[in-house]
This record gives sequence, structure tokens and C-alpha cells, in this order.
Amino acid sequence: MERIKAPKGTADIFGKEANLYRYIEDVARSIFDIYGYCEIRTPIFEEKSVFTRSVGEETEIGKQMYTFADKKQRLLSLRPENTAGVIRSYIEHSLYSSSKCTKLYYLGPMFRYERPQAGRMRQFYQLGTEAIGSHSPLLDAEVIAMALHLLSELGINGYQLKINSIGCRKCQQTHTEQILLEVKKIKERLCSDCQERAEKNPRRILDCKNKACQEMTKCLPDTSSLLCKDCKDLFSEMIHSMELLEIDYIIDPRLVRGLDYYSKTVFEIQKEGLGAQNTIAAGGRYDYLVEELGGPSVPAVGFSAGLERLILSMDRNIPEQEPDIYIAYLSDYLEEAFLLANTLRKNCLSCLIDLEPKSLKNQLKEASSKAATWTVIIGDEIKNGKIVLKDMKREKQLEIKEEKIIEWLIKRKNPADPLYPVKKRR
RNA sequence: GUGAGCGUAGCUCAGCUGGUUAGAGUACUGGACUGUGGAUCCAGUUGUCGCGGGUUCGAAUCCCGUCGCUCACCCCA
Repeated sequence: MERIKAPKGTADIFGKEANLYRYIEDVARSIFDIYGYCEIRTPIFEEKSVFTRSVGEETEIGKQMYTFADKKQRLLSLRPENTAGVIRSYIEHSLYSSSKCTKLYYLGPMFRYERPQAGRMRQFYQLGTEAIGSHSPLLDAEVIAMALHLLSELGINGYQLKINSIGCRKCQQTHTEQILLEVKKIKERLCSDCQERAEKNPRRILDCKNKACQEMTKCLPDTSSLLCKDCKDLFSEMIHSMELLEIDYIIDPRLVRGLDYYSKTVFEIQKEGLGAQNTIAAGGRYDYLVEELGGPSVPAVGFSAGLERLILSMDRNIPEQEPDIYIAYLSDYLEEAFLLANTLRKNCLSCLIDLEPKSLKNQLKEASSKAATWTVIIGDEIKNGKIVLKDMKREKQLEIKEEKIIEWLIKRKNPADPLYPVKKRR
């Protein structure tokens, strides 16, 4: 029999790792809450067109979608990212009618069919936000500030924030035209990827990683020289508010993002040492997307981050979950132990017990490997109504009356108590 | 889609240029310690050597194929 395995590019997350994911999600929720964002949970799959209309079918992400037909031959796709789904939902429920600026956040799995490697999976987890309904460049700065706030809360440092403006549709069009004009002259000498880009997405030639291409494309106009007056003003306002918030940034006039829907402000947060994937979070404005998906003409700005990459860039260890109590017992007293476990749990004390009787030595060993704070030992003393309570960290033990044990343990659970054992808990 | 490296015990790996019964550490179980954990020592359990074929008297070892994993390119979170 062949061993069944999780599909390529997917992973089972359990143990310490699951705690880490939950930790990040908890931190993210609390940060988003502080900035006034509300959670939205959209379906994991949507009609294919939701994504192809927003991301662009010809983009790499468009090609990497998991698409299938259901029993009624509806063409559906697993979401490769969540901005499109959130906007679809925003339009569907006319969220624009209830508030001027709708702030939403999401957490969950995304799917892209590609070759897995460090920091890149076929099913991966993203968190992100969308603020829909405001043109203010201050909001752009706020979104970036929030993203950085999240990183610092997670203990992630040593990153670089790169920002740029790719302008409105008009700027983008003239920019593309200018690039094509220049590229014509050197097209034959560019790498094959760039030649393809020239056809499909000329502006992306600007961030080709090929050294020879970079050398040749130095002369290409970047975004800074081409913004119209309005876009220029917006960008400098946004930069001004970044300074106000004392955020360090690098303006990268060659930063253009891969998704079709971006406009004006774009940004990336990068950190070295994550394998080949150095972008941990990215985002920007998408002032035309809502309209393109059939909604009113409403501007929006958002960002997203990949949990796998956040984890790679965190060097902090998350405290492990430790039980309060381990119940050890001599096999004669299984029922007493079983009952005690039940009582402790009813009192919100977490406890472990092995319901298959083992030697005391074995149980103590287990208690210490599971890092229980106390071990309760039920032995012959129970006949006199007494129970042994062992402080595992201080290696001391005492006998205590059976009926007092709950009270005693609850009291010791108070962190203010000087006897409260050193125990890390979030 | 392209390229490279690696698949041996639950986990981490050794096993060189083919040679008899496939190893270590760790984990697990028991004992030294008959009701007390992290240390030490002793003993025990664990394998279709990824799968299929070929070369050979003989293959974990060499060759071919295949599957899987990993990393990188591309792209991206």
C-alpha cells in the first residue's frame, strides 16, 4: 500500500507550528481592530471571472489559478488572492451605502498552482486589509503604518519599505507608450522574459532581475518622470504624511507591481534571508477595481502579507502551551484520578491524565516532558483524604487535603501570588 | 514551464571506490531506583534501503526509468 501524502505544495500544520499561525492571526486581529477594520470572510472559491477580471488573465497569477467546473458546469476558481473576492462582496452587498470608507480585513488560505519552494506553497495563508472609499493619501500612509505596526508587534525587524507611485490610468498609459518607444531600439538584446514582457506588460521590464537587462534598461523612463500633476501631488502628500509618522522608506521609481489592478501608490516590504522570496508584505492603491468589477467608481487601498514568509522572518519563539496540572496516580486509584481531572477541568484548570495506568515514574516523566506546572499524585494517602501536590519547577511537594485542592490550585494560579510558578503564557 | 541536489528505523543521519546477518544518535519500552521527572549506565523493539527494471556470482552502493521531497530560475505573499 502506498502511503497517502498531502498534495504537493500543501502542508499539515500542527504542534508548535499551529500555535505560531494562531499567534500571528491573533496579533493581526488585534492590530486591525485598533485601526478600525472589521473582519470579512469570503468564499475560498469564486466564479473564475472574479479573478480574471481583476488580476488579469494573462498575468502569471491568472495562469496559476486552480480552476474547475462544478456539477452544473459553473467555472470556479480557488482564490489566488483575496482582494477581488472582498471587492466582489463589497459590491454585492452594497457596502458603500452604509459608510463612506469601509475597512475590511481577512485571514485565510489562498491557492496558486506553482512549483513550491522556501516561502512559497500551493496552499498558503495570507492576511490582508482593504480600505474602500477614500482618495486620501493619508490613508495610504495609514495602511503602511498599520502593516509596519503589525510587523513590529510580531517582532519582525530589519526589513526595507519600498514605495512608489505608478500613477493613474493616464500616467500608466503614457508611461507604457514611452517604454515601448525606447524598448524597440534594444529589444533584440533583452532577455527572453523581457521580450515577452514587452508584448504583455511592458512596465514590468523595469524590475527585471537580469543584470544585463538592468544595465540596458537604465535609460528607460521610470515612473518618477511621468506622473501627471495630480498624481505627483498625491504622491508627495503621501510621502509627507509618512514623514509625519516618522516612517523610514525608500522611494523606488522602478517598483511596479505584478497585478493589473494597482494604481498610484504601491509598496513592498522586503527582508533578506527568506530564501528567494524576499517580499513579506505588499500592497497599494487600486482606484479602478471596484468599478471594473461592476460597482460604483470608488477608490481603495490595501495590503496583504503571507504567513509562511512572516514566520520565516520572525526569530522570536512563541511560548508553548503548558498544562497547569498533570494527574499521576497508582493504578488502584484510577477512578479517583479520573474524577479529579473532571473537577479540575470544570474549574478551568487544564490538566493531563493518562487513562491507561502506568508506573508513577512513567507518569512523572510524562508530566515533565509536557511541562506541567504541578503534578498531583494520588496514592495511598487518598484513604486519609489527602493528595500529594508536586511543584515541578521547584521540585518540592506537599500533602494537601483532598477537598482543599481546587481552592489551593486556583489561588496559586493568580499571577500576583508569589508562589505563582514562572510560566510563560500569552 | 526550466535547472540542480537528495530519497536508508517515528525523527536526524552514517554506510567510501559493489562482498556475506544494514548501522549510530535520538525517541520509545523495561531494569539498576518494588510510590516520584529532566542525569548516568545496561538491555530490548523498530526497516519492502522511495518504486520498477538492468548490469553482476553478488546491488543500499553502479546504470536507466519513474515517483516523491528540497532548493533555485520564472513569478509572487
